[in-house]
Amino acid sequence: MKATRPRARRGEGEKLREEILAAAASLLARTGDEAAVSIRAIAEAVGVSAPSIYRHFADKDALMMAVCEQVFERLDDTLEAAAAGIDDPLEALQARGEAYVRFGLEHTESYRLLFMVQHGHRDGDAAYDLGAEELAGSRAFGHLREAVERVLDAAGLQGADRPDGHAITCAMWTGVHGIVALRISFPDFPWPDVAQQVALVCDPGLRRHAPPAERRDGRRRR
Amino acid sequence: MKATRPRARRGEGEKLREEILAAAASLLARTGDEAAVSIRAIAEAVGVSAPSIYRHFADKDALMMAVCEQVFERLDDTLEAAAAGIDDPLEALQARGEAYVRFGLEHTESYRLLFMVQHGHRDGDAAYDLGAEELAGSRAFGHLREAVERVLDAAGLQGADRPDGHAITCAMWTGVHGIVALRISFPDFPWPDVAQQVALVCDPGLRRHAPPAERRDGRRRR
DNA sequence: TGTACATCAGTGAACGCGCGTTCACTGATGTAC
DNA sequence: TGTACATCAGTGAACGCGCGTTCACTGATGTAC
Repeated sequence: MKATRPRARRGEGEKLREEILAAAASLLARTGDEAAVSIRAIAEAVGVSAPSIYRHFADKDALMMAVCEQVFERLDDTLEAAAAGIDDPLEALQARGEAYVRFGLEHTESYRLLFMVQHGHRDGDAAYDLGAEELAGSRAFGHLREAVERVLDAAGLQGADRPDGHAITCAMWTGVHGIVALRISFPDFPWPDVAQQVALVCDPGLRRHAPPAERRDGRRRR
Repeated sequence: MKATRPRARRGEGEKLREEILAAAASLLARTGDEAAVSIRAIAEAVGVSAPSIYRHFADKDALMMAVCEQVFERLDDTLEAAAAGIDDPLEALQARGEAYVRFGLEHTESYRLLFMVQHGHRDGDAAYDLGAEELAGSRAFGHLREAVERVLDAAGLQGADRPDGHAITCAMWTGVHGIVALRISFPDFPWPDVAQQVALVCDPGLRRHAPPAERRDGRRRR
């Protein structure tokens, strides 16, 4: 492999690590195919020889795991940005839901890598492992949970009336995931309008518990 | 490859085709890993040499496509059996939903193959292709749609009041898919009760349109 | 100010592997005459 | 009733490929004396 990339100065070896992660993400996006993201392909994209990768990542799984973490953080940032500045808790939750779906559809292959491959079944052979506890304890999941709790608070639900926040948070997640995941798997299927589908997921499951109120449509819908 | 399988008699060559499909399905279930289902592994499981596969399938994609079709039909059979004999349309729909989730969790790798890989993006390279039109026109989807329409009928919704059956059918599908798919990807996550999650998906989205009625719990719940 | 040296950031060549697939073949089985 | 022959169901060996990974190395860069 000819070096198309200038060698880093001493002490700046960590730069390559970032370049590798960026190249992996970009390959994922450009090719839309996880299989195309090989050590060799990444090395070539960076302009470096394949063995150089191993200076920064123990093996391929470690690399992919780092890519996952990066994508996951970007997802969280996106959702927080979408909800920022929206006072009404239910509207904020819906904004999160829509941003989630949009993120998935705009970063198909990253989303697939994050949420559509089996994580953590390291049965002997390898698997990049976005573990259950990392996930449940993640900032993104925590933010979603808080958003749900705020909706329950706003609805004045306390004590025995208050539904299980964790269960509702999970329902939200599986709801939007189903919308994204099937669209990714079957892009040509005659799907109905995204926004409408998201509203079905975010809305009634919670609205059911809230006092009947007029729909707040026509704002922040696209 | 030594032949551990007796050669079929003349005119009975089609038998091998069935054995290949069965072996592929069984490998998928036993290993829980799509990558383990290689032409060579299937051939060995059947007790036949690898090139023999090509007598019955044009290439690996054709084989996997046939496996998909087989799984899809079994899924449809399972859902129909689950709903059979239930008179109340909404209960029947819920029974379908629960059976769907159960099927997915019991046949993880088959389910993943069917619904969690990208179908029909044959961009040059290969892809076993459960196409959108096959899916939308499939018996399974048709059955689900009919079940939804029966619920709308029973609720007496006609004319402008009647919501879009296709959209609701899709919502049902994405709803249960989200539940199954995330559990498959993250088996160790602290998920809430399945039945409760399914009820959230099947119930309120439709119940919203129906006249308020007492919950019909306690039957056919597990 | 000069120089020996440790360290650091990489390289080039090669490894073994399992994969899908192709090719020319073999030998049993049924059929036509 | 016997036999030549076409057909059918397979086989064995080999192909080229790209993969992840390892190994011994190289040569620039900073540092200690």
